[in-house]
Amino acid sequence: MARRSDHTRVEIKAMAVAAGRDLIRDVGYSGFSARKVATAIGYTVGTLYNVFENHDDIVLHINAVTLDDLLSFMEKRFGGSGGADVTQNDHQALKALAACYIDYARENYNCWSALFEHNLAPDMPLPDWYGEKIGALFTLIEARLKPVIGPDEAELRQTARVLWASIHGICALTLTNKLTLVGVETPESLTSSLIENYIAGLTRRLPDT
Amino acid sequence: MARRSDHTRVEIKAMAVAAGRDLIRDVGYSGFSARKVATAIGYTVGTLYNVFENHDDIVLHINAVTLDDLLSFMEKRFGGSGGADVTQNDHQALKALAACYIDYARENYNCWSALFEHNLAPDMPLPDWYGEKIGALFTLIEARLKPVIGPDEAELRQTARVLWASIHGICALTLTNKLTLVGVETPESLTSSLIENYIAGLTRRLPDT
DNA sequence: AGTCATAATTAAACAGCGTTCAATAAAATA
DNA sequence: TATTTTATTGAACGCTGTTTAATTATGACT
Repeated sequence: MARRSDHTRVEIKAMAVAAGRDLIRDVGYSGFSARKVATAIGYTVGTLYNVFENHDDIVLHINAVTLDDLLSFMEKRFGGSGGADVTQNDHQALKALAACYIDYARENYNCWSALFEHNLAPDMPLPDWYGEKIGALFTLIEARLKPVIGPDEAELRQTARVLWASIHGICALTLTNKLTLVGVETPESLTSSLIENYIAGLTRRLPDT
Repeated sequence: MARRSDHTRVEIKAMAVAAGRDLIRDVGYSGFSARKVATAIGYTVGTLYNVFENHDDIVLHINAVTLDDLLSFMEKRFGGSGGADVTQNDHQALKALAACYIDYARENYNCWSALFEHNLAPDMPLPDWYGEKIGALFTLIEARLKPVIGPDEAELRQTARVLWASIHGICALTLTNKLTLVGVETPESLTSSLIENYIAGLTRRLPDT
């Protein structure tokens, strides 16, 4: 039955990644399996292992597409030099950025959470091409942070990472119900408090704008 | 071979939880299985399913012990009214609290990360007794936060959650290499920046102490 | 066109997983 | 002692990731 030229290697890879992402979107990461992906694209699991290294490799490529999707989701709102709403002040702009991330996580919960449910073995470092996709997201954050805290590269780097990891922590623990929240607390209100005060602390020696 | 009175139900539960935690500590959550736990305590998997509801139930009870362990780890350093070092100022006290959490995560990486690698189905809420263990941790944070931001209950609640989720986010993304860090950035330096500035923002209308 | 090497694809196998269940053996009750 | 109750087991089911020998289609070479 071998149909060697039905699809090229890269076509199969692309089909598998697309089908795998659909699968995760529908049934979550825990319901994901290589066999289901293979069936979905009309091949068997052996073909998948001919094209991908292993299970981790498949998930990594699927998650990479999610990272791309997240980046374009955020660029759609914040891509221009001004951003979503140039009339708003710095705090509001950053809050909107956080809200955007939270929106994406909610609207694409299964794909977003697969980003973090999947972990390589601690000694296996993330491949460079994957790290670069994360870096691209941070570049967006840093661009938005620059008007607030100035052009210092090292400070931009660090601030973007502190802020974003914090926003992510709030988002992750909130959406997985691990923060024992009451009604009034939402990820948006918590990130608002974070940004309001963290940025105030950062700019405390500057005059209010 | 049934040995009905070798151990009581609760004894088996305790043995399974202890053995399961050892197992996770040694091989990580991904290497954990009910069969291995059963073998470790000299029973078969069927007995485990007689005593626990299902796989989630077992892991939840193991993670609960980890939460207890984490709480006592932090109480050992911060249990008293004063805390680790009463001579230090507020910022340093909170930084020490964050560093304590990071220490625990590093020293008990597999058990700590099982806390977050395991997730119930999104519609299944965490059991109350589990939420209460998380709540006990927040009570500790709130007690440490009270001298810094005052006694307002709602503000304490919210601030503790913002701060802790943020610290956790930094810790989690750092230890899983998802922050594309360079050498100078450590979870400690990132949480320092977070606390320094977030608390400065919170207390910006109060005189410096 | 016919042969041959190459590479794609498959089916089957392996060991392990969570989960269930009938059969068994031991304890508790009568 | 006879009977009921219950703890425990082993085997089964369908699933998983992964590997491998066998098959088959293709491209190249004569």
